Amino acid sequence: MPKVVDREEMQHGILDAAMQVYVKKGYHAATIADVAEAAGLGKGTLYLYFKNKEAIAISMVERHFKALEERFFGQEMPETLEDFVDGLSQTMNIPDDHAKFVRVFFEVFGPSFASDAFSAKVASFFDRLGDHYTGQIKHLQEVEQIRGDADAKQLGRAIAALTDGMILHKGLFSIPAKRHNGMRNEAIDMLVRGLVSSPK
Amino acid sequence: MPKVVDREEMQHGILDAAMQVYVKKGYHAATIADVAEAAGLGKGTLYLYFKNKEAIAISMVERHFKALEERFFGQEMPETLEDFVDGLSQTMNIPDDHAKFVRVFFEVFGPSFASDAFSAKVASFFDRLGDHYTGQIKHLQEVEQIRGDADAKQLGRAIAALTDGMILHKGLFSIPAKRHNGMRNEAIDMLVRGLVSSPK
DNA sequence: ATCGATTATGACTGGATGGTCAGTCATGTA
DNA sequence: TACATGACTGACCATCCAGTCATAATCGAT
Repeated sequence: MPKVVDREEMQHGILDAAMQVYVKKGYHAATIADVAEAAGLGKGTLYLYFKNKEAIAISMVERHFKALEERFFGQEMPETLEDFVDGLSQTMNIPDDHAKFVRVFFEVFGPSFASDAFSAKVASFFDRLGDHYTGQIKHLQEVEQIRGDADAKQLGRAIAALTDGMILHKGLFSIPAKRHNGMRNEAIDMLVRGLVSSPK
Repeated sequence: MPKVVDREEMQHGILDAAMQVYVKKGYHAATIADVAEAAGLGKGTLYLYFKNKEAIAISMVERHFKALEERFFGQEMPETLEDFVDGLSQTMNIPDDHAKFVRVFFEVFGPSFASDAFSAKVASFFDRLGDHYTGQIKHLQEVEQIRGDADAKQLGRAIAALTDGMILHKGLFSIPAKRHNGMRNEAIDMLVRGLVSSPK
């Protein structure tokens, strides 16, 4: 019987290579030849594993969001405010390779590329992120760790936006770790006070 | 003497047309011919007003950031917490055309396009936004409108990130106005509580 | 060894597009 | 009316690149 390869592994390897190339040159500027070279493969070979250039980008984003999914939603329900804060802090503190990807992601998410379906998928991710925080907040309200008069739904979304803003700033402007930590601590401190303080 | 035109006005018109085209098709996908058609000009004419395709995008972003500059930094120093909140609220509530531009901007800000100089310029804008809030916070601390133990520098940056997150979510996911208002109010309410509450 | 199915390859092609430029047009002056 | 000058144009060109395909290498079963 013939030669046999692990398709999935091959695809992973290609995505890894593509990632490197895209971070450096950008998705639109990078050519298939660039990616093939980085992957140590012939140009034609890529087409055995991906239908076309677009499919590479889509798979890449999907893989990335799967990782984010685990990072963001994998956490268990916080029982205390402190747990909640830890989770937030961890979420905001994205690893460098994720940070590097931010710019590439946005390039791909631009109107030149993103189909409606793709956009909807991404939007839904952030919706779910909001829901995630909403769930946590509701729970914390139930166990009386935070004030009960907050609109959990909206607050969850606002926290998602805050988290996002922090992550994006880090990714887009390669803010030094030290400064980013400072921002993060101050943001979280402010948030915590906002969550516990009694009504005005 | 020959026909005479107002170069600046012409450039503005071209940028307006380009904006429309880019919002719809994206910068990378749009062709010079598209922009020329939208501007009601011949392809060659564009090159009388802009050196090349890149120059159009750069001018466009510069014009946009000039407008942002006024929107963001034009506000006067808040004397009360309420003034501060009003300013913030106004800043977060970007007009629709600015929101539409967000995606285009990010496409252009991707590694395919953005030179180091361009990136630095954008990064500096957001630095200044942080400084802007820092200045306001320091002032509010002086007039004892908010608690004095916050690290104004980091808090300013955090608020810039929060503001950004809210704006980006609105721009990227075309969040309905109603929901966005809800998020905004809740975010600001949380922020205010965080700014006044006594230390833990 | 041999063979055949699968996997790998890179020269090639068709299409697209940024940019040019030789020629035309429009305007105001003499 | 003739002329001078800048504004405008779009056919054309050179380049680039995604995707194809004829050919070759590779492996495993016999």
